[in-house]
Amino acid sequence: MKKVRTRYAPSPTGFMHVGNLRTALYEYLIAKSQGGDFVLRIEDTDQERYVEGAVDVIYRTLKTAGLKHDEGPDIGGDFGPYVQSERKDLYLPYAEELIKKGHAYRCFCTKERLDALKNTEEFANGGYDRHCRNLPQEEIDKLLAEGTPYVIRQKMPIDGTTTFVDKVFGEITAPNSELQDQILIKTDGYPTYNFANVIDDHLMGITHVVRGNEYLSSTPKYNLLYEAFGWEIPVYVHLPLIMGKDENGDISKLSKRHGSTGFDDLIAEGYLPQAIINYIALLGWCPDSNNEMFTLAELEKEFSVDRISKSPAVFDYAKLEWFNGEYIKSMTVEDFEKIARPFIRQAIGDKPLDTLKIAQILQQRTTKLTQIPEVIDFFAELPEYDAEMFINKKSKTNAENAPVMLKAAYDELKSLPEWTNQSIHDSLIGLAEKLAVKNGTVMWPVRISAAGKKVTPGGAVEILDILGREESLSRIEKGLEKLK
RNA sequence: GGCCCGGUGGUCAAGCGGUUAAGACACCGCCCUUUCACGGCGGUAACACGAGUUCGAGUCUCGUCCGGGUCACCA
Repeated sequence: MKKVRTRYAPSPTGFMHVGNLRTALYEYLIAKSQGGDFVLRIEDTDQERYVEGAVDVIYRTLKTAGLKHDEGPDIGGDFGPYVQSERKDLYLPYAEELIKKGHAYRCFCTKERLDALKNTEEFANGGYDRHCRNLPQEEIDKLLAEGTPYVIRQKMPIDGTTTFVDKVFGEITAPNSELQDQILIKTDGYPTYNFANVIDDHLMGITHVVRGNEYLSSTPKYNLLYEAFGWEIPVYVHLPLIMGKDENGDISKLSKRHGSTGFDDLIAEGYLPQAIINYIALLGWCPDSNNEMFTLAELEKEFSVDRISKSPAVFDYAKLEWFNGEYIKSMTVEDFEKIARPFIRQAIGDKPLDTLKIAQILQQRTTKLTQIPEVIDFFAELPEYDAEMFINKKSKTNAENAPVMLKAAYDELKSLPEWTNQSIHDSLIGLAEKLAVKNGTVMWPVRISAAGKKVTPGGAVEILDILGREESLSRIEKGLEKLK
């Protein structure tokens, strides 16, 4: 069997949408799951949409996501160049071959004529009126001699149907009357996407054309092109679209108004690349097993085209966040501290606090890195808080016992010979035992005075430990003041 | 509007003619507990509708409805 070759062919827009990334992922997985090659090709035939630095965004995203390509503009390969603008001169001869074979023709229609056409009824029904499709040869020669600009159009069959087979959607038949004489080569000499794509896929030996479902209805045009050339038709794999849900509950193709949709945006929001990959792998595909946690390497083993779903999937940030939390929890504290540090520092500035200890209390309860600063802001500065906070039913603290507990804890802590998590813990637990109250009754007032907020990562002991003796005692004193 | 595709809980989804219709996220409750979380246990919740085929239909066929995609010198 022929070696599987897939390609990711983005156009450099400077923005990597998660939908595109998911397409790239599946292309990568289809190749890798069958020992094939994954090729990167840049489709920049639209000169008007050129964006500086956009190609770097693609490289960087692929790299961060772990999708290593086997061939591409940056690493070369046997089928280069891998940038379409560098292949420009290669397309015209193919278009001319099509003209000779009677599958294409030159169209000299001006933009003005076409624009005017748009307002007619005919355009509404059938698009381009095929005005140049049957021009007499003399006229063509004359226009050519005059140097009239032209495009090359594909000559579509007028009637009949075209049938193709898609790996996930099955056999699809569409009437040829729907097909327009689409442009293959533009006035500027560049090929259109539809043409370049077919030529390059063929020349690069691509065996599986994997792309979003939005291309499903233009696939007959591709097929006709392959047939006109007499080339082997690749395996088509169309992917269900990723949708977004807005505040009204309306569903449409995932876009910015649904939240962050760019890979970079998601990363900036505090999501881990592995979590993103894991999550989007499951949007439109599911494994044989009930397992949900997958590393890229595991996906490469398990992925199979026949388990790709047909129906569109709504992107769910809540589930992504759950995955993120799972990945965070599975890290070593040291690794977590590394990625969390910038966010921790954002809250505590350069205060000499132990970021590893902070990371430790954060790790089990963090699902998104960006939520870190606000939950630990009290380390930097004790917030204003109300004495009411000392009262907590579950911990059995009230206006009477809170000051008593806090004072007792204060005295106990003040006399501690050493300030460690262990010693603080033992003294406070010991105190609760001595006073014959539940642990929470002692811990609650202590934690409130230390943090000034009801909800904190870590308990009283951890917070005191991180704060240090001096700051801790001073904060407890303030708490005692409040309770007077 | 034409054409194409899709339709299992709020979301992702398993299911391939016979199941008490899995599982995960979210949500709710209980337990654990030094708050919140984590963790453990439990719960609410779905085959769009209507015909047909069949002994039997979420699974097959058709129609309806709903949703999406596509109709560029963009990709």
